[in-house]
Amino acid sequence: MSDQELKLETMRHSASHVMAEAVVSLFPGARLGIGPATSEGFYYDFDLPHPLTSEDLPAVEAEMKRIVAADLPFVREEVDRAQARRLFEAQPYKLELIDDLSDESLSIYRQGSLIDLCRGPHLDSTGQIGAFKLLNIAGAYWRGDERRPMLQRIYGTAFATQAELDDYVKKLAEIEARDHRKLARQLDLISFHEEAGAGLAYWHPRGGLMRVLIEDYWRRQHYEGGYDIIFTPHIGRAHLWETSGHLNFYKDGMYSPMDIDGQDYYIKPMNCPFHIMIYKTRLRSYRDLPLRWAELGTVYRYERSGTLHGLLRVRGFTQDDAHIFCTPEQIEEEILRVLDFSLNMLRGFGFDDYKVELSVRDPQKPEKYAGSDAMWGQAESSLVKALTARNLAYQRQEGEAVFYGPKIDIKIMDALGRPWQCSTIQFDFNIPERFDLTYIGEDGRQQRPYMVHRALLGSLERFFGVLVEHYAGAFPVWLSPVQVVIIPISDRHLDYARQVEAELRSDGLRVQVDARPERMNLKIREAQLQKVPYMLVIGDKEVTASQVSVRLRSGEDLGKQSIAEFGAAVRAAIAARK
RNA sequence: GCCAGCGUAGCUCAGCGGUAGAGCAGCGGUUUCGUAAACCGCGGGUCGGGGGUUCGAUUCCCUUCGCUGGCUCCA
Repeated sequence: MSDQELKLETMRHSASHVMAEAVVSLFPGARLGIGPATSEGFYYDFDLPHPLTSEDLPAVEAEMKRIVAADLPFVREEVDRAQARRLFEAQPYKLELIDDLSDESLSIYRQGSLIDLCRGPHLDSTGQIGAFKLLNIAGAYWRGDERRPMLQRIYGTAFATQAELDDYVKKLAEIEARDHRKLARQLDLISFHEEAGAGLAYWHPRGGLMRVLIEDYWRRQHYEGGYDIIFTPHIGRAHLWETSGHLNFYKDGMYSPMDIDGQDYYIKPMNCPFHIMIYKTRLRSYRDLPLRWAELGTVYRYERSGTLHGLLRVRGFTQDDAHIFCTPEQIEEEILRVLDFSLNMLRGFGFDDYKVELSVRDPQKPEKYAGSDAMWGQAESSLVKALTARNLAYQRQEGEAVFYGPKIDIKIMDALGRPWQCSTIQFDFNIPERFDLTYIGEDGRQQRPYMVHRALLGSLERFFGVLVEHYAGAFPVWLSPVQVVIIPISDRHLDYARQVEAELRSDGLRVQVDARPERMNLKIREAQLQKVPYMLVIGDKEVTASQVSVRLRSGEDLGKQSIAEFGAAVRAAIAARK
């Protein structure tokens, strides 16, 4: 952490203490949870007799301003456990924290009327807190545990200067303006329906067209990348899910079974067991491997109602799934290949900035994991080698691997610098074992293949939501549902407009003529709001010159061009995936 | 699932005990117009669903569904 970051974090942490003092003075009897700084600001958790609403925030903020203006010093003291227990005797959550700390001497901070158990550091005094603002309130379980009491959390943020705070507030407004839930409605892409069920997305014609474009690109890339594309059913017998283990370790994510001829069938939450079925249709030789099988597989998972969020968290979604079956000797090359393939795919959609995480097992608890030490060792080293070979910075996360294998997660960074988890490349040491997958090796004996599970876009729904937010709805030309809107100034320009339309259509462009008896200004405005990349204004001058006037959605006026010239420019932009 | 808030016309929102309103959109006209909203008129809502309190509920209470912000979890 840089000095500057530490300073900011310290200030935010101090601000959270000031907020605690303000809340305690406004709501006597408040019990304090914890109040740390976060990457964006700070929060404090309270157990209050009174349920907080956003209407309480101005009063808290005003009280905080008073405390800041009073410039109260933050005073650090060291106390022993007994003293600490006495000081916080009315604060059960603090007592629990004290009991969990092993140190004999504990630090406390005082400022004004507040005493808090806290490691620090803090500012010298409340007056050093810069510009701050309370943002929202939310429920939060004590220590993140849903079996513990639900506390009330107030989120806020603070910056050294008012200008920085203003920028941050502006950024929040920008995030809101890009919200895919709002844009998906405005651009007529996607809807959800209360009467039809929560967390289930409906793709409208324009959204559907974009999805087709995404899928077509995806399929082409996969065939070029050495994958085969398969299709599997949506439901499978209980027996399958018992074998795969899903009925043991993933039951909470699965929907109740349906009865078909006296047998339980489950709708699939994952595609892997189905791909396995295909693998097992014949004896596989080492000569057949690697097999790379991809599927746009639609799965359904139970997600708790409170976690649903537009397209980013739904109950039914299509994964761009694939399973790679290979020999241990092939694994390094396969990992490198899938890593390159992923990054290339993401770049195709305009994502050039990534955050990579390598999740490995907890070395202390080898018994928690499926697969042998040797397999984990080889898997991990092949992942590391691939990352190193491509010079990718990554964060190693000890103990974050799933029980069945280590993995690489790639988070794409959007235009606002927010990370989104989409791609994941996971080893699976569990399923091949459970389904007794084999191939005949060079030695003529049965061997166990390695299996790698990977999704690049993650789910089409989430990826689409991320695309909307990344581009704020102004998609690259190749993805824009309507690429060109032709705007005749008056009815007498319609014939020529139709001619331009036909010509551009024959070039494969998605073109529409706005033939309504409306004014040009209105048509421009609406095309602009629909984020159409090109607007062609056609009046007397254009008809006479056999040209078109090109306006971009940026507002830029490119002036007059010939139809051929314009068509070529658009085709070039499409080819460059701009 | 849990805590808090919110569900009023297609959208954005006002009204909050006496039976519903605006702007935009839609529809019908008039206007044929040079780079982000022409003008006039009309229709449109069992005020999310169910139950209760009340002479009377969009307004108060309960319940249910959905949404929002979080917690938890993940593609």
